[in-house]
Amino acid sequence: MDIPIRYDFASTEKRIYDLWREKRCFDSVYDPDGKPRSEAEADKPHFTIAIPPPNVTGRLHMGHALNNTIQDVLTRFKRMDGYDALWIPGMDHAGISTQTVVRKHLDAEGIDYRELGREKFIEKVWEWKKKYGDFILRQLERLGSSCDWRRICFTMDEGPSRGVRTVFKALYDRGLIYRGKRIVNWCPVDRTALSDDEVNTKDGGEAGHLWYIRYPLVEPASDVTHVSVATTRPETLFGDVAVAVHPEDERFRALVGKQVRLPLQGRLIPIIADDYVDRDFGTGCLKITPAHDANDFEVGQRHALEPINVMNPDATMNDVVPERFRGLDREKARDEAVKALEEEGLLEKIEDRMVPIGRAQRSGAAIEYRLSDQWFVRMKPLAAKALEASGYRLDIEDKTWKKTEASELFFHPPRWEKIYYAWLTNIRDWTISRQIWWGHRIPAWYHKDSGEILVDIDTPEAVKKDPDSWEQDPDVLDTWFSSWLWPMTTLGWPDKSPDFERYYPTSVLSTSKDIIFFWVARMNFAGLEMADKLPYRDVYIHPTVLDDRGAVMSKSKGNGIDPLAVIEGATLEDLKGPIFEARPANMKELIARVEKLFPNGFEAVGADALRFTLVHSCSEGQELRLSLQRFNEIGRRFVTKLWNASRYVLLALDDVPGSDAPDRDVAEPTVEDRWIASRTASTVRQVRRALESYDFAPLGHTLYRFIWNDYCDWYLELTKARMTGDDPKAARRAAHELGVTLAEILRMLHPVAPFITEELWGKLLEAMDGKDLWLGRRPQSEILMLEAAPKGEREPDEALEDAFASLQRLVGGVRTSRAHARISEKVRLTAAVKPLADGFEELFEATAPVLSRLANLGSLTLADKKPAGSVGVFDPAFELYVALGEHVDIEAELERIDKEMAGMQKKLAQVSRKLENPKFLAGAKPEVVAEQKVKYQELSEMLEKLETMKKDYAE
RNA sequence: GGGCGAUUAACUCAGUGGGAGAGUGCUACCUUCACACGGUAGAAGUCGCAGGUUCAAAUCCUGCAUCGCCCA
Repeated sequence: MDIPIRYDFASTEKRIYDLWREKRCFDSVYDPDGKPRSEAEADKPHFTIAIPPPNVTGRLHMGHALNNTIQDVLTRFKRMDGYDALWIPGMDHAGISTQTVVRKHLDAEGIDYRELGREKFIEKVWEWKKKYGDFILRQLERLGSSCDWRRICFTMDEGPSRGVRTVFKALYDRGLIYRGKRIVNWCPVDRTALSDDEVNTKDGGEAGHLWYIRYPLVEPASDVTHVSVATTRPETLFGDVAVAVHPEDERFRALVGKQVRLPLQGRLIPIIADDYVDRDFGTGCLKITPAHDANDFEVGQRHALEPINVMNPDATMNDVVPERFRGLDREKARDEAVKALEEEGLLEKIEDRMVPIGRAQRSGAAIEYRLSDQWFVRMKPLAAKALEASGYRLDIEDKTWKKTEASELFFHPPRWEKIYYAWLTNIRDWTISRQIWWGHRIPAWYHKDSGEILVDIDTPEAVKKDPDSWEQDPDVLDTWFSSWLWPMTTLGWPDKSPDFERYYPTSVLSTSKDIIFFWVARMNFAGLEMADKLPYRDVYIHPTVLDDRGAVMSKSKGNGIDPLAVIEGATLEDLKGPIFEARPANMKELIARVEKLFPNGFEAVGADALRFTLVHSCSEGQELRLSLQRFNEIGRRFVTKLWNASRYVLLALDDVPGSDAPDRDVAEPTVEDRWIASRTASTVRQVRRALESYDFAPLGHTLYRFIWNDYCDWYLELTKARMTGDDPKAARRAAHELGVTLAEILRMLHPVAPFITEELWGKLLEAMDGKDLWLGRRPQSEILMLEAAPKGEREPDEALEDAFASLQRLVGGVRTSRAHARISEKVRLTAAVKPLADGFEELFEATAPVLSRLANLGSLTLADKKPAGSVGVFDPAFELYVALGEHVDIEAELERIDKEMAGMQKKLAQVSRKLENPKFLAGAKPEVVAEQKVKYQELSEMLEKLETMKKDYAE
């Protein structure tokens, strides 16, 4: 067998991915026309995942790598486990984000996108989409994603676009979509409305001020000449329509109904009473600015006060304000207004204060509240359906939702359901119109004269007949208005497609906690409303990827790790790139760190190492800390170990007598053969359990331990004697067991590390076939990806595993004694064993030769008592005597024994305390009491033996 | 203000009621024939703090502290 000493993942991964593609391994059983590729497979249950579509804004980051690895692990496992597995790939047009990125790009070229015009601009965005979409596809392929590429989908494709219009029309007809003049969150940078979920407020607020402003009474009384209003936003006073006080506030009761003169502008406004006012805030008098504050808007409506908008869409002051302030940015206008108030003696005082400031998630700009015509989705009825699907029922008496029945939806980990529930029960209507160009145009047409509104899936006949009188809404829909249909539109909905009939609802959604509201909840709404079914049963929420210091990885911090840098390697310059781009405050420090840690850049580790590291680190917590080193420490080491061990097995198989040998029989399995078979069976069960419960870190740990510790450290070593010995039957038995165990390893590991396992699979089949070593256990498939997963139907032999552990301790005992005496591993020693545990002698006799080899012993025999000149190792199952002769350092040995005895005495004391406690004997489970008694026995015996040995030395 | 999570060895993290674990790092020895991206052995922890429940608490409950995230 020709097998390189180093695994060349770069070329292997490419070749293997092409092989899979060529053999159509990614395709689901049913093609999009609804025909199964074979009758034999037609009855397979389906397992379907719709990929959370990455934004075409940019390339995939480590969070995507994690999420897609998880989806691929699940998909590959289910495919191997007999399911018709379908993982649908796709991308999201990401309205505002993409428009912003492209706009900035044009800005840099000196092109004003508004001058370019809508159509030309959209063309530019499509160019961008092509470029980055292709980049993302390449990244997904490099990860090893087993997506069904025939079904690749983009949210702006014709099908999904028709889906968007279909839902819009349906919800409009059902009264669940309406248009209205409301206060919305307004991003002055992108000049569009935003939904509440796209606005973030920093915990504790941001540093600001509270200005106290005097509003003079039109008819001053002798004791009262003005009211004082406290505000964080003095520049909006031009839009004030009233001053409000609390109706029960004695201080101001007499003033209600009177008028004040609006500072800087002179307009007269009334003092009104409204219980929205918080008496303890500021002065207890509140300026009411309905066009610039959502709460004020409601107050204004209650008092029939017409809102006055004082700003342009870019948050500069409009012509409503006095000339001095017109055209000023709101920040400048604020400074100017404060200055002017001061000049007029109307500014009472200024207090420093932390102010809650909403910021647009995308642009980071402080949100303005703007009164405008927008489209909304009425969310309460939709949320009610989702709550019901989760087993909640509305309690008529106290009007709260209570969980009374089993849910049809399962979050993993389950705690996320609470977050989901909290959002559903505090839901507000969803602003879906966006004043941008990139996205799905709202399918509503307005009559220019009558104002009549027509909503339809396609251009209405009336509009076609008389196009000059009609105008389509210029706005587009929120990106999530198409994403919420994703599990449906990817399967061909709104058509009654074969895909939709077969694969909807999908099986699992794997996503990040950040979009439980944005996306998960809304997909549930759309699924229930339009298809009467939740779009999936399980929702897996993966941890958030953080850098090694615990900060969220982000472009603006320059602390992200590029998955491709891990897979394909990166130069020092590559690694510095993102930091220079971000220019964070601690840039120098970060650069110095990278230079110190990676003076020669980062050496590529390949996709399998990336994937294995991610899975191995993906525990149930909310966070997953990563550093470049982690990929070396975990993934790269593991992949290399697997390669080397497999390489050894494959090369060793070459030397085994084949089926054409004169004596082609096979010896019976030995103790160690039965042991590794049992360990394999245990591992298969643990692996399946971990996958079924979305416990990815335990999955990684189980595989790591089994492959590294059981298979490589012990089993390979244990079989070497037979493999190099002169008994062909024994060699063929060992070779068989090595091969079938490796095959099981490859099957179990394949979903996590698909490339290297596929590569080794081909070589293993060749080697085992060549020597006719499968003995009836030959795999079914030449391609590992299509092989059946281990089912876990074989029972582990726990008694054997326990007994075998005592043999491992025996070998360890020799090695430790040797190390204590500072005797080189090359020196062959003599040892003897006195069996204690039941069945140990038998086990020992069967394995003594292989154990001798592991411990490098010239002789390992049975003995009744400790021979002179030997050190004793005491174990519940045996006594071991290692002959060390003059090598024993008696002083050191006595010291060591004392230390060991001290530890044992401490434990013995703990056990005694329990056994002497009548409450323990009465209260604890019988098996626990028995266990403690055994422990007591063992400890006291070993202490006695150590004491005796000490005396021996003393003599 | 409400909620969620974290706090265990130098670092990163497992461990949900009965003898404190892994990987990395560290120390010593070893280029023996799959692997120095390795092997063998070893040192290393009042399990954040304070109460409580229990025969028994890293594990369950309460409070506090620190850090992170979400919602208002």
